[in-house]
Amino acid sequence: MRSIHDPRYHLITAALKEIREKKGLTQDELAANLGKKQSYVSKAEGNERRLDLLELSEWLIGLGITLKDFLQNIGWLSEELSVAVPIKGQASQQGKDVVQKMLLQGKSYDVVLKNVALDKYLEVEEFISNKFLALNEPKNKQKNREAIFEAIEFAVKKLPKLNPSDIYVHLVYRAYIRDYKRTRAEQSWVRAGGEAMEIFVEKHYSKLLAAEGITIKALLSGAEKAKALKEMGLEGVVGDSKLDIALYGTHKGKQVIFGGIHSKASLAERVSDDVPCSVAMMGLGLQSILLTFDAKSYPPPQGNLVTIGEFGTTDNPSDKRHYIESHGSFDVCFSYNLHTYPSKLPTKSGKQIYVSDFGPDDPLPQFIIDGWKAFKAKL
Amino acid sequence: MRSIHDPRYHLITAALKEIREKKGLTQDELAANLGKKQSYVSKAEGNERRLDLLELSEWLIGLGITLKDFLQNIGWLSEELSVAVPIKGQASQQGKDVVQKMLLQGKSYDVVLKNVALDKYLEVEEFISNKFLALNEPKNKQKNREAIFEAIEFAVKKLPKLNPSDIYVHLVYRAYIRDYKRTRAEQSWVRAGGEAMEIFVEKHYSKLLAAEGITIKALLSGAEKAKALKEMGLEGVVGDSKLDIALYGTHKGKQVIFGGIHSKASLAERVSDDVPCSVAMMGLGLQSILLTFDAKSYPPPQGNLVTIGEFGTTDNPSDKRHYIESHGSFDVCFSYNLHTYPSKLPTKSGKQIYVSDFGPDDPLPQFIIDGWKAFKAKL
DNA sequence: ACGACCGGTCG
DNA sequence: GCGACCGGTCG
Repeated sequence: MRSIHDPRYHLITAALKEIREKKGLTQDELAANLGKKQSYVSKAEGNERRLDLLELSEWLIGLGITLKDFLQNIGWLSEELSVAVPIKGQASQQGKDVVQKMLLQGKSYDVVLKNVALDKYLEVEEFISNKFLALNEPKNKQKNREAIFEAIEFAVKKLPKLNPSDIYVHLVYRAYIRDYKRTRAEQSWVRAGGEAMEIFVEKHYSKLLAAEGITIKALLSGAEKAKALKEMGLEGVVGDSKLDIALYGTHKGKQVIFGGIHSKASLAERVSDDVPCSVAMMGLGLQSILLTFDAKSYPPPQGNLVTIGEFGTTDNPSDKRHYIESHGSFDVCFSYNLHTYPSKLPTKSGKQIYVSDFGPDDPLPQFIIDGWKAFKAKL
Repeated sequence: MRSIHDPRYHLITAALKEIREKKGLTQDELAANLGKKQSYVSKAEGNERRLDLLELSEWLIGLGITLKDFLQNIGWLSEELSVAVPIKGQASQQGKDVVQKMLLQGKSYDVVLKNVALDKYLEVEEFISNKFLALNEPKNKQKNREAIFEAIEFAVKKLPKLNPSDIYVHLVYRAYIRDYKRTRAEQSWVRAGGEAMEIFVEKHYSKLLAAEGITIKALLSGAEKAKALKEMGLEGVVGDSKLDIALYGTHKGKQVIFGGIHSKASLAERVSDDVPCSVAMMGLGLQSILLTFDAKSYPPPQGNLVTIGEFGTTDNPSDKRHYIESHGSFDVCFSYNLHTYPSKLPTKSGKQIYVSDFGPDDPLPQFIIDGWKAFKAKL
């Protein structure tokens, strides 16, 4: 059988025609781009004339699309991403949960997203994907961290029962890897994802805390961090260690810093970055909170993509658990990963790990409010 | 002009023929794979018959090679690596230096490697590339960190005048990104590159130090780290902070730990990881050394790939310089980046940054030897 | 401008 | 099983 009659070949020409029409080009205009007659375009699109690779390549230049993108679009070139990414439109309801198919090196893996309705999930998937695809537009003006923040915010709002860590890792991070193309998505994620988390924490709690006279402020710039450290009396004391989010109360009409939040998507060894600053803060009677998505999931073939986190269990604790429960390097840790095991009381240090989502039972705001009350009493 | 007469089209068919011959297939055998007659293969390879895209796709299946690999081979699908990687065979001598062309997103950038002879450079390039390509073999048994260590060792030996930081970044790291394919090269590099550095430090200095009764030992496992921390009396004192390389002296026939080396390819914020452990070590009279390649080079479009490092200048110091010169968080810092500015004496803390290569003038071994002598005197 | 952000890896 | 390794990013 000649290719020209092969339905698979027709997929190619149909795709070419679709792209041309989407770009608003007539056959005449495209032919002019290619330095050919209109009949060449017409015959090729109508499968009266075969295109070889060279002609296809030139055709695509005429259409302003790369060979790679075209081949990927028609599914001839497998995505070579080796980070697991969600396959759009490949989610299904299973009982109360949604099962999302993730693609990793040509293989598909199921990730179970608990307590999610499929229609809401698809709405979130669409919203997030559009946000991230929009970042690729040359005329895009939005900051990456803003787009990621909005993705998290939307997902948390629409899927309040879903594990926040799963939102961060599977819905937002993996979609970013899949859809963001302007620079190296993973390194861009490192840069922007962490800050988006800080912005989310600020925005999510600001209203509730404002009612108690408390201001929560993400410290995004070095200058802001330095200012907050100075206000705490920690300028130069902890090297130039850092604080991610500052907490202010209102006392005699003035804003007084009374604590802060160390925010980490995942801990790894990096949690020790924050320890000196945290210990110094606690030494000055300032509230020092560790907030984390405890976002660790091991990809296949080692793991199964479940966001198991890094704290281990209370019976078999990891080193990171010891930072809270044994060494008491922070006043408290809030993990927004429902797989994290909360502390079994009492702990050696008296400090504990809470596990929460961003719903009405979230103990973080009250912890901050209590902290401010205690701080104010001593002023 | 019909494609069949286009020299660019001939490149395609020539590549197809070359692959067939490399695979040891005859025209007959390939034709059988394709379910065609031998004349089909013969005519297509001889440019008497055009191959369209679908035919090409099937042809490649018959050859057992993916479309993606084929397009990459003929250079139609640019490697989508957006880390700058050296283009093999694209180095040239310019005076005393070698200029290496680096590919980044389809554009070429020159990197100047000072005090290098082209023939030696090409020998190193070949050696390193072969090492890393060998890691891709299914039957490969060598650990990644071992291959990287050998790459560093070979390059340091053959190119003793070249900036060690350039060796690490431009010769080894970028070749790894280019050649290592089994897993995500960058994350694999993170895992294996850092440990390779530790192994190199151990191997490079062990002989010289052994002559003084000093043992230098890379602590590669958690158990080894924990053991060394315990020997120093720092078990549980610094959280579970870490030390990368331990230094032992011989006293009354026993091995006594008297210090250690914190090893970091680049510092970023991560240098603060090591500060608590370092400060605790110094408090116990143990020698605490920071050793770094100060390996930071900003890629285009922001930077120019020069390994400028992160210490800033003595007049315009970065925060990281303060860790040494102001806070004295380490006894000393040795930077193996010739672009690093050494400390201007005296420093506020009395501690200083040395800049060195791994040649005969390297001050590190003597610093360690002096440290052991001082420690032994107090035993 | 130059800083801190984080996760796949593989031992 | 589960830890620490590091560099492109982008504000």
